Amino acid sequence: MTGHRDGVDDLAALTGPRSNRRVTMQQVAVEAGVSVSTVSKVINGRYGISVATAAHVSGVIERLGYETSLVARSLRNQRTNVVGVLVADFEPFSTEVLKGAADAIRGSGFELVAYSAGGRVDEHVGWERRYLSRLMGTLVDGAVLVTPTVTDVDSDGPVVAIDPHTGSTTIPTVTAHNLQGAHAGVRHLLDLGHTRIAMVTGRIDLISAQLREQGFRDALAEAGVPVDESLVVHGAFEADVAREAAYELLRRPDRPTAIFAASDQMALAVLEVARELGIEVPTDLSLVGFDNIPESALSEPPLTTVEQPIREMGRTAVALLIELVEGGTPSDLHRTLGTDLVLRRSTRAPGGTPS
Amino acid sequence: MTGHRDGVDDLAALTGPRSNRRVTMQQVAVEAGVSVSTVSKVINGRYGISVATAAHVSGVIERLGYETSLVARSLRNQRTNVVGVLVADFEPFSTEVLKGAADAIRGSGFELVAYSAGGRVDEHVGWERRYLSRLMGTLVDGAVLVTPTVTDVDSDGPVVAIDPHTGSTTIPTVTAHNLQGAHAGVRHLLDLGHTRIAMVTGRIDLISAQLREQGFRDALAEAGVPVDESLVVHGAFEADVAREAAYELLRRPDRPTAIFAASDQMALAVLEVARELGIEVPTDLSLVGFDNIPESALSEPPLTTVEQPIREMGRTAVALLIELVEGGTPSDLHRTLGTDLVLRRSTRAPGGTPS
DNA sequence: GCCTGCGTGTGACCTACGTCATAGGGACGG
DNA sequence: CCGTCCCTATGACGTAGGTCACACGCAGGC
Repeated sequence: MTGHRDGVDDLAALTGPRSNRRVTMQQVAVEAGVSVSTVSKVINGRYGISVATAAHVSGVIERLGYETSLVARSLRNQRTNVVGVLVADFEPFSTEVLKGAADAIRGSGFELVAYSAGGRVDEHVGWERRYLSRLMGTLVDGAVLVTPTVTDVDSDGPVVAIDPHTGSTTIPTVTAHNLQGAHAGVRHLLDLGHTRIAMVTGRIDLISAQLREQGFRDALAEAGVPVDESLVVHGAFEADVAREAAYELLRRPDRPTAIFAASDQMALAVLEVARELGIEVPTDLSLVGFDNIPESALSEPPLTTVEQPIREMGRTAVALLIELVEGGTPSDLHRTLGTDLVLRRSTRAPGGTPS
Repeated sequence: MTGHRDGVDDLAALTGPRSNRRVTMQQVAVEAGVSVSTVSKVINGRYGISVATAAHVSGVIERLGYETSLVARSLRNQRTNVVGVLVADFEPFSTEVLKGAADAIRGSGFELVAYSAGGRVDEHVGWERRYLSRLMGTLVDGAVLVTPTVTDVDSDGPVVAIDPHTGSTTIPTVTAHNLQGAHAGVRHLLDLGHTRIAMVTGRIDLISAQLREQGFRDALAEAGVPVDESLVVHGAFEADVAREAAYELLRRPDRPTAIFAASDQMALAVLEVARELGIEVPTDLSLVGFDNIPESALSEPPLTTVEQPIREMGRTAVALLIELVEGGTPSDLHRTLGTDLVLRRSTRAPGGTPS
């Protein structure tokens, strides 16, 4: 006598006009002749359901092709089980991060979504903030930031920044070991016998750029080579600026025999300029970049560069983020990953063609 | 009686201990001294609110930093106002599509999220289906598919496929004009004076590959040049296979003076093989690709190729999708975008070095 | 031997999550 | 006394999970 009185009405309503609607838990319950709560418990594997009922309900779920509504679940749980990666734009770096993030998300019980600011970052400085406050706690449980300019973010939820170039260290971060990487790259040039080594630096306000420059200076100091300040030029992490810098360096009568660029993008710009000026790489000029973006393997000659484990950084960031979302208190909130020197064909001992 | 339904407690709970929770409409209402419905109406600009109250409520919203919960709204509206782009992996092609999609989403009132299958497409053929049924109607209102193998998708919601290589034409699509593009590429070679033109074709089961081959044949026919079937070889859209094909073509005594490859990736493979065999491009062999992927600008020599407006395709797909989500009935469900011949340095009139 | 009392296992009932639309009510002016 | 504005009350969207009712088995009292 208990439950089934009004079942007929319900059924009518459910199978009624709006037939192509999404299957709901309600419908499963009716079809299986149990209550909604029971279905819920079966789905979530809660205690208190007999094996028989569980099997039966599962069967109906399967048959009806029911999928739980993530929206409703989110509303109920205050948890979406989705984490976001926020990128300034889909360029090679962030793309690689995304791949790593996709690796890490698998089997974690979370979904991954990517948001892009669409390259219009400069228009509004606080774009990350606005994005975050809209998304966080409503569409995602946490976010990984892959943006050139991380201003402080006091968000509603966990946030992890990748290669957060600015100094704000209040939020968890994942970075490559910029200092050590630059050191290794310059050390390689020193080992080849170069002493007149120039550097094209990145954006001075970014910590990563500062560290790469520091690595350059450290390596020279260690080798007892004094730094010629006129050989340290500003490249701003931008191809155009780097081109200017390259012209300046390479047109000097006493031009350097080697150049270390703080990013591959800038190194490739230098390479172009060298070609324009008829300077052969590596015969007349050795060149080392930083990042190991895909393009650097395809240039002529292929670029020797310091590899950032970008994909691994993506993985690490997502892993860290999930830990935070789940309420864990990770021991290290700032993770630094090692770099690798990738030797290709843009470097050689100096003195190939005495100019 | 169960004792939990007294409003006083509720109010206390709201202003109570859990203070760092997300601001809700309820709280705004209390703070502004109005009802929840009023707040809702103000937010959605509904009729029936005096200017004064509207302003007041807006002020409170601003002050409290309230953001509407997209989750709750979605549950209520059966609409998430989010569209997804489903990619097999984040490679150059899909990345470019994503950029276009990001362009198109701006100002549309929708959010864009990207999902990646993480490159593990081959493991399960039906992955798109499963993804779609999970997402559609629960996280997104519609999806753009950027996948090599679109099997039929009978999804719960609108779906647009980009460059759907297979023949299933039941779902809306956005493609480049493969026929015309290939025609232009081959025509370019004919104009230069080539007559022994070979082609490396793509995967024969894919419509795009078929059309590119057809364009090749049409161009030759139009010029009155008979097709030497032994010069049409299978490349499968894969570098390895294309290499084999290139060897076969280029080791013949009567090798062609020009090759048209159905993709840049394959063209670059041909280029490598030519270099290995000591055949100079473009002096001894002209080469035309298809796609204009970033790498093709960096090869030595840079590749002349037929450019697909990938970004534009992304834009178009999202625009079409949104139209569908909003219930519109677009006139053309299949949109074809023009291609552009990008002239670089891999082509030249034949007869450079008489072999 | 029957009934009562208790424990345990099972599933139903009920409410809340935050938003929004519909219907309903009160005040004020004409 | 009626109409026009403004605003409020109510309840659904689909899910989750706490609380509660009920059935059944068993043991011991009468």
